Amino acid sequence: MRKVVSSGQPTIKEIAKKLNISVSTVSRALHDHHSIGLRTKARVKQLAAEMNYERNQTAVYFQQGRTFTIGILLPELSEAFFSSAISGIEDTAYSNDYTVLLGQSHDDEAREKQIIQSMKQHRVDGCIVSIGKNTRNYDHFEMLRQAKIPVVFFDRIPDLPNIHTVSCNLESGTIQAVDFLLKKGHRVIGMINGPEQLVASKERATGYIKALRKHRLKYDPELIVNADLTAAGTSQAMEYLLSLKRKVTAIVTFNDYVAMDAVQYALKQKLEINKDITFVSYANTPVSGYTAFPPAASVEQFPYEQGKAATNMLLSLLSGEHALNEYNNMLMESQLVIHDR
Amino acid sequence: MRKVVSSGQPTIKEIAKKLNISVSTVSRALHDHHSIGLRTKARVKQLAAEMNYERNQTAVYFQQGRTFTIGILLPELSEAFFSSAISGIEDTAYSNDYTVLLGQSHDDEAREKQIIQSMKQHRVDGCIVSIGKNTRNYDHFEMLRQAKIPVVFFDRIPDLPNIHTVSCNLESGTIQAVDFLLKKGHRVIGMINGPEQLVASKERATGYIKALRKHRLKYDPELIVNADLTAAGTSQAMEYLLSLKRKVTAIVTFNDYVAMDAVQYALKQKLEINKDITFVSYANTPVSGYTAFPPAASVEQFPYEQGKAATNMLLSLLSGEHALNEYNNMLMESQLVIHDR
DNA sequence: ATCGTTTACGCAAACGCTTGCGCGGTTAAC
DNA sequence: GTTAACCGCGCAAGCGTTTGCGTAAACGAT
Repeated sequence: MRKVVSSGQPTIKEIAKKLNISVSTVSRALHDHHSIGLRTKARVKQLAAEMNYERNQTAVYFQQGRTFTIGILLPELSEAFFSSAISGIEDTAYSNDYTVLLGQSHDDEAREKQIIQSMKQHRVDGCIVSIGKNTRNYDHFEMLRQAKIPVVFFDRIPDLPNIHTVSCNLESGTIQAVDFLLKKGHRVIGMINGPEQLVASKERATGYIKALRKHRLKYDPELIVNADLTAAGTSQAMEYLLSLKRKVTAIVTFNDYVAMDAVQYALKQKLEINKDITFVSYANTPVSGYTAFPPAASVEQFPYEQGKAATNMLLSLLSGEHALNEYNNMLMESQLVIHDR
Repeated sequence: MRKVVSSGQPTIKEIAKKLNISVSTVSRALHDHHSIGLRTKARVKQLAAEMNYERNQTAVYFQQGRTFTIGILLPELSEAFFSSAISGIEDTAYSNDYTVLLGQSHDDEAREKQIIQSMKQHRVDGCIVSIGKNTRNYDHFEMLRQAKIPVVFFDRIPDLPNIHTVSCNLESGTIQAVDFLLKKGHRVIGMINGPEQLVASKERATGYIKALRKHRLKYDPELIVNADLTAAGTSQAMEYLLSLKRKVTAIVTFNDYVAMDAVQYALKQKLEINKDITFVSYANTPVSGYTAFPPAASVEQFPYEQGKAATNMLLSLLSGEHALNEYNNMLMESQLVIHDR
């Protein structure tokens, strides 16, 4: 037969041979099985330690049909939001003796499908997924469902029925943000929103409107502008907002990057930040605190906690204590963090 | 025998049975083995496709003794530098059909050891590691060596003989940075350096000194100050530097965060950035470009490329085309990126 | 002395896949 | 027409581990 490289690692077989007992006894001894005598257990364990034995997990995985591995698929590993999320995921996975398999889609649907495929082949026990922004077809997730591999979607969740999700309620955060500005006396509040099709944009818009309604103020559609999140787009949006007859004194921006671009534009127009114009944003990056003119407040989305929550949800799914037709949808509250009163 | 959950996934056994041929033929057919007839190949492949067959990788891994998985251990997944590096690692691993197993040490030596242990049990083919800053004992890596699992250290590399490394030469970058400032006419250049024990601090300092020497300028030790990288520490350092008799007109800061803190301090002192005082830094974050006063230039360390290089090195190690006593140490050049002339 | 019970261990199958080798049968070479 | 080469496929071992079941020996109870 083929000579396998064998890697030199000792196996329970060798232990068994040296001790003149059967492999099953060794296996059970190492697992502290009750039907193994204390003496035998001790002898096995000692020899195992001496030989530097280490259980071959690949064999176990194969035999058990489980890998104690969870796959995590994200658009961009290097985006601050996601890397915090990964951190949360890895931490909770680690403390539950799971390991984490990683993949990034770069917002490319084809690559997303391939990664899911690869994870399926790796026989991950479950997946945590944030879909790419261009993904329109969800067949790959349907395959996971058929393979009975549970999936928890988080943050960027697809528009599908019967799925598990963890996401952040941006509406409430937006309401808090607008509330904050209203309390500071602002009456004409602009919003640089993101692309219309994004759920996140919709949530921001409805939050904005609801906040105004709460204060019995009329909502002026002119004050919300959809931008493309690029620096150029933000400049245009700023130009537009500042050109309105009603003098805009505060602006809610889609995220911190947009906020920073907007600040740049405002500075060029010789506006004084937090005086002539006040910004409120959404926290995508911990670095915004370091900028010269951070937003007066920002809506925190707790990526680390989201990752943690998603992982816990997946783990409880894996523990099998859920009915198959039971779907968890967790909505975390976002929270306004005030930097400058 | 125990009824395994079987997961419903079809196996080559079933394919063989349906086609009335042997499993070995099916296996070979799926691998396009030359000794299988074209007709048979076609029939097997078609049925496999119909049945939605998918090869059980855990079985293959187990059988082959390889996992096509590389473990990556980093201090903090959410740090911008590392998350870029991960991105590079994942990208090149992906395009070489490897997958990535993730772990973060949080700079905790015990956890680092456990993760390495876990990766070893997972039978990863190799590891890419950036060690924690508190790690003093390297036994866990010695175990990997004994298990013949190759390791490539990157960025934060331990002081060990006979290891593979990828790191960035900060000295040359620093020389470029100081050159840049000298060419702009600055003659009194301060440096806010990091803690003395860090290799990175030493490299910066020697780069600074060498650059001055190159220009036949005398080196004034007063101008280099070691800080602790906190905002408070940076303020103190700034206060010190600005209090010197010789008027400091430019400062090299340890990283972008320090630079931003330093800028804040300078602004409070009513100094005009890039006029009264110019900053040069090291690029740890892509966000610094968004700040109101980015450094005039920054030393780029190319984390993505470092990740890529480390992965390629590991892959070539895995391909087995290297002598065992041959150790690769790659030193990437850092490069000054000029933002403001 | 008989019986049930517990204790302590071994046997062997099974997980899904790969692969060295063997073996009939066809084809080409001399 | 004999030999050699080759094609196409099956047999079966083996990767390391877990685990249902069988079974001796020991023991207490009746």
